[in-house]
Amino acid sequence: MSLELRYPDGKVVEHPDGVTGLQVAESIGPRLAASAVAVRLDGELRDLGRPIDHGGDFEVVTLDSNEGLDVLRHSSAHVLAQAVLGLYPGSTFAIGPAIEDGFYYDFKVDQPFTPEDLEVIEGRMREIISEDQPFIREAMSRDEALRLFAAHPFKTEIIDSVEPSEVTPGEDVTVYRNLDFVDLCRGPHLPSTGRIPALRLLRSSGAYWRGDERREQLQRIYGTSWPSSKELDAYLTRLEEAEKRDHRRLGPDLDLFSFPAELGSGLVVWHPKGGTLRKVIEDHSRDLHERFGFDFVFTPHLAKSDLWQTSGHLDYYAENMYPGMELDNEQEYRVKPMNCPFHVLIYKSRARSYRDLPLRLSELGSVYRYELSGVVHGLLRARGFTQDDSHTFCTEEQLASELALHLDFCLTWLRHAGFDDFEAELSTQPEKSVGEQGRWDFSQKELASALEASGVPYRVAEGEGAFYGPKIDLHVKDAIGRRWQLSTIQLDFTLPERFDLEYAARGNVTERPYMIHCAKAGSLERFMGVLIEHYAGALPMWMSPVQVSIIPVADRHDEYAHAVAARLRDGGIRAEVDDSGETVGDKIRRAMTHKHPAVLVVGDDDVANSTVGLRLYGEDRDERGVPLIEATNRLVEMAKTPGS
RNA sequence: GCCGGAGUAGCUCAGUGGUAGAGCAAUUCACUCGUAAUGAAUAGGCCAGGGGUUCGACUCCCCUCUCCGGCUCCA
Repeated sequence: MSLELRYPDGKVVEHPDGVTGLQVAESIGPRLAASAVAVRLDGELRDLGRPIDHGGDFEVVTLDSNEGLDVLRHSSAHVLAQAVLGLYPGSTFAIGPAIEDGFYYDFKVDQPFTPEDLEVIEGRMREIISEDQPFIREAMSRDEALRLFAAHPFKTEIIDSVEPSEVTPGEDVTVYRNLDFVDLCRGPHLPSTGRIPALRLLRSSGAYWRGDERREQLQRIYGTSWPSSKELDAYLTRLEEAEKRDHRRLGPDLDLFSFPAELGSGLVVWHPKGGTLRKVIEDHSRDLHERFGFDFVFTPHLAKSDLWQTSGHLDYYAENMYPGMELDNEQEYRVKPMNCPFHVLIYKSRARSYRDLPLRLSELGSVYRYELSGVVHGLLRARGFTQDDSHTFCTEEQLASELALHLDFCLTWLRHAGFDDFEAELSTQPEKSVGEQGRWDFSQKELASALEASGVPYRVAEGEGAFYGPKIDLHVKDAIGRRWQLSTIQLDFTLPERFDLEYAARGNVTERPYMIHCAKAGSLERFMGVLIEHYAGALPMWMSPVQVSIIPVADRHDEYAHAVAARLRDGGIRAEVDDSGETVGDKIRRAMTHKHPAVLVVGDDDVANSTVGLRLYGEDRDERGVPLIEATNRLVEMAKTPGS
């Protein structure tokens, strides 16, 4: 008996029946066999050592691929569970999948793990790896599996949910054994534990069983494993790099903002430097809003509870709102978590006709949301923040062009901020939703065409829209490859109904407008947090709080230094003189650690010749004797706002 | 909110029941200097806050606040 395997290059090769994946890989090439972790046969991932029982499309999966890494990490998770169950008698285990860059396993143990525990567990894992225990696959019936895992309730809960196999009776589930350890698992796995080249446990934390906060909280251990110790080290270095650009560290270092404990969690104050950054961002936001045809409105920070009742926020969003303020003989007031109802009321302030539309209302609106204490995270998740919020009201005929305009606006905004790698997500109607079906269908079609026309790659998140409307989220990739969701364009079918918004269409027919929520930056705080991390604090010159710092060599040059600063300020440059009296080297160092984009050093020669010494951030050299006029012109050019 | 960890000078951190420490930053003085740290001196503390145990608490216990890592949440 023989079977035919078709390789990825199209070649068809005959192999004897019962040959293993590893043997096939060896026949293709020893290097391939060495890095092989599994094979794919007709789309199904299988263990290397498992005999091949039918012909078909065949591919060797290696550690170079994401699938290969998953196999490695999943096998690492088994070793983790094996170590923990061995070290902690009476403990039980739940699930342990591969995740991005690593793996985890959830356990129920008497005591939460300490960092010292993790060291011991990792040590035991290394022993298991050096013992090179083979992973052995075994198929069995549900009943057998239930008996095998009788002592492990989380496992039996999973087995209970498995449908009995009709194709291969008696083989409902598979388990993998290595030595005395056995885990319920679909596989595939590495041939043996010795094929885990590099591994590290990272941390432990609490995690709910099945992600449900009403259910038992388990102890999760996170780890990472890689094809080589070099790659493990590179990964750990990457984590350190990410830590270095953490905006919560850079913000105070660069004197941009702080979170005084006296204010409460998630409430930020902007210092002068951060205030300048924020002003620049706000100015640019207003400028672009104006250019894209938006009108400006201003609304208060609180409103009577009735408003939030009408808008539906008290029904659907109350747990994220600060509690009401009671006053004698007055209705309760609530601080706003969103700006929409206010803008809706501006729409409603008079009768509208189709001639008023589209009506684009925008506001840098500060909102307050009661985020759970455990989720507050610097500027990225605060309790008080300002949205560059807008609400556009338009007719059905205008929807397509409005969506195109909003998308263009968001992309322009993000490009100006220095992002050029975008990915969009189109979230469609969820199971539970409100609003006319016709509006859903029409809007989703128009959102998709707007995306198509923009050329931005996108994926459809089926059923992940809000209950009140579909949306587009724009994600950017930052300098170290992390994705951030920033802009959002969101249809709303519920607020126009709740507030009974209307306009007189041609022929004096009453129609309900379409409503588009849009935030280009999202929240300004979060946006600035992302910018700080993206640029690692070295902001582009146009947004840098200090654009040029001027360093007199000795204090007899102070006067000239201030004259240079005045000259630059005339050109619109934010310039600062460091006349602290320190040495030149020290002042240069300070300017660099504060990430000032440009430094001008002025000494005797410069005073005599009206020149400056120019040094730019990130460049290790300096340029001497640049005529002041030339330097000014160059700096003014470099500091120009994008799009200006 | 839940599980765990942490909070000592502006910052980074030592300090395991017996008088509170270092480096950087700050201030003062000297130095007047050409591209990433000149030197010396000085000052700086309710050891997050409150309660308890103890002859005695930064240290042990309880509560609160804040932060960190996750989970959950983000209509």
